[in-house]
Amino acid sequence: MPELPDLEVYKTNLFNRLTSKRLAGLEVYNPQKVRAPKAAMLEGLAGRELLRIERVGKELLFDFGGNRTLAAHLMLNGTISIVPQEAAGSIGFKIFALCFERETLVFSDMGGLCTIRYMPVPDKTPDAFAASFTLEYFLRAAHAKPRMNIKAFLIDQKIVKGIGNAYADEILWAARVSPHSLVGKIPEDSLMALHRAIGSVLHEAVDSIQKISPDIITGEERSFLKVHNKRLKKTETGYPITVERVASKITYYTAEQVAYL
Amino acid sequence: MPELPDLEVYKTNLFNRLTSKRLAGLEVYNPQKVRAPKAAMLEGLAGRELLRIERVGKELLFDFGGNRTLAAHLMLNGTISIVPQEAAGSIGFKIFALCFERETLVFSDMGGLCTIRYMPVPDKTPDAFAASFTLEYFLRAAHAKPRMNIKAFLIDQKIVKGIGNAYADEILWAARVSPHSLVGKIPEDSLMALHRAIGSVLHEAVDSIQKISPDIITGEERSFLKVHNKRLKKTETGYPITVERVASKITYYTAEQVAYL
DNA sequence: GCCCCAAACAACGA
DNA sequence: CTCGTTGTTTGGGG
Repeated sequence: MPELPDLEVYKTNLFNRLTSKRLAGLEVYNPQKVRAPKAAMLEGLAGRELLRIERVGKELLFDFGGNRTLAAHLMLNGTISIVPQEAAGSIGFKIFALCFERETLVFSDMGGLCTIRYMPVPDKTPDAFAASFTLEYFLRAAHAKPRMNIKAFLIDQKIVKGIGNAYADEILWAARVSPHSLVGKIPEDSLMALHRAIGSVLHEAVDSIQKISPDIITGEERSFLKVHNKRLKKTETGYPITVERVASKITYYTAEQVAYL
Repeated sequence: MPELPDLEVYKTNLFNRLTSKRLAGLEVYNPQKVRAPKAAMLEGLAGRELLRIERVGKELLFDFGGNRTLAAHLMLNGTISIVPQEAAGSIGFKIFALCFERETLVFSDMGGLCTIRYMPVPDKTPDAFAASFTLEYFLRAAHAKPRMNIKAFLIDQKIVKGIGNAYADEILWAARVSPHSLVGKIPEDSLMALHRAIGSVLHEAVDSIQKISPDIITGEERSFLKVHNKRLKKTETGYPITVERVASKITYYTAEQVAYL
């Protein structure tokens, strides 16, 4: 559910609450979803302090130094909680917990899809906020996939990491490109507009979330979205919003967006 | 172009004209399409007599004994000719020739798609005329591909060998199954009707071709087809014939055929 | 709404 | 109208 901007805000909020805390222990509730043996993690992490939290795509990376990193992906419904030791029991559908001296960071998920990895191997596909996600990269990637649907392209985590279904719609609307468009048919200036929109839409979303839900560490804040928003009937520019499956995803768009086919 | 029934008739006609002839030599005109070194073929085949001709799927197999077999696939436009030695030069777009003492068997193809293989490795998928193509096999194969389009299924040479675009339409019409149907939605009795139609349509086609074009060794005889026939406006049962792309193939069918979707 | 895999499907060239 | 290969899409399960 959360996409890049939500996770970006979680990241700083979690770090503010957990910075420099030392790890006392950890719990694996769903070994299927935690892709590492508990013993190895304990061995590597116990007694170490949390140095940084990073976000890469839709994962949060908890860095304990010296390549000891835990990666958490919330998938559709994953939830993060910080609770006092004793309260951890009251949380249902737990997947994994990191027990710091005073508080416990719990990952839970009714759907049971949330995953935890230990010492994930980084890969080279750029995050939408990474310096390496340049216009040149984006144009080259587009050139390589001429007949891919543009929405599928934006959401493809092997092309850019971090964009999900909701923000893809926001970006397409901001660039006035129809979600039905084929990548290879989109003129260069619209591709440039899309690349710009990826940056601006996501950064503005981070600002909005910080303003509206300054302490958020789980769930999503989408009240401010301009098209992918079921409470809206029209965009701010007065166009009625169409809701329809495109590229097998629920998609919100308007007639303002030009289809390149 | 030719499908199983045409090839079945070529087989006996070619054999009647070439039986027991001894191979004097061979010519490779298009090495790209003849997937074996000329030297190896000459070495293996020269001086040997043609023992049998078989058909497997859409290939003709020329058997010279002791595993020395040549397989010819005509693809879309391949042509077979038997000409006197001296006349071979007058044939255009030649791919390959087998030179017997008195006459030469020439494979040619304007499109350049026709292929020749030497000592082909047999595989286990049954020919439509093979004893192993049982009802049980057919039902099991259907069960394994529940969401495949039925026309794509019938044409798939990894399921049954020998059925092409035209006869698929004839078979579907004979069984009164719409080409739009999904394999998994077709009731068992219609699957049985299809299996029966495969046998009856193809065997009757062999008879028709033998009657209409008794000496045929190349090209196709399709004047008798009951639906996949552009000279017809209606089937013999009086239904207008629709022509439309289905499963990305030109398809002839009527409203008599029920769609299981 | 997510990601992975497998199967189906479409496009192209030979 | 044929076959293979490659890339893209779709559907199911976790």
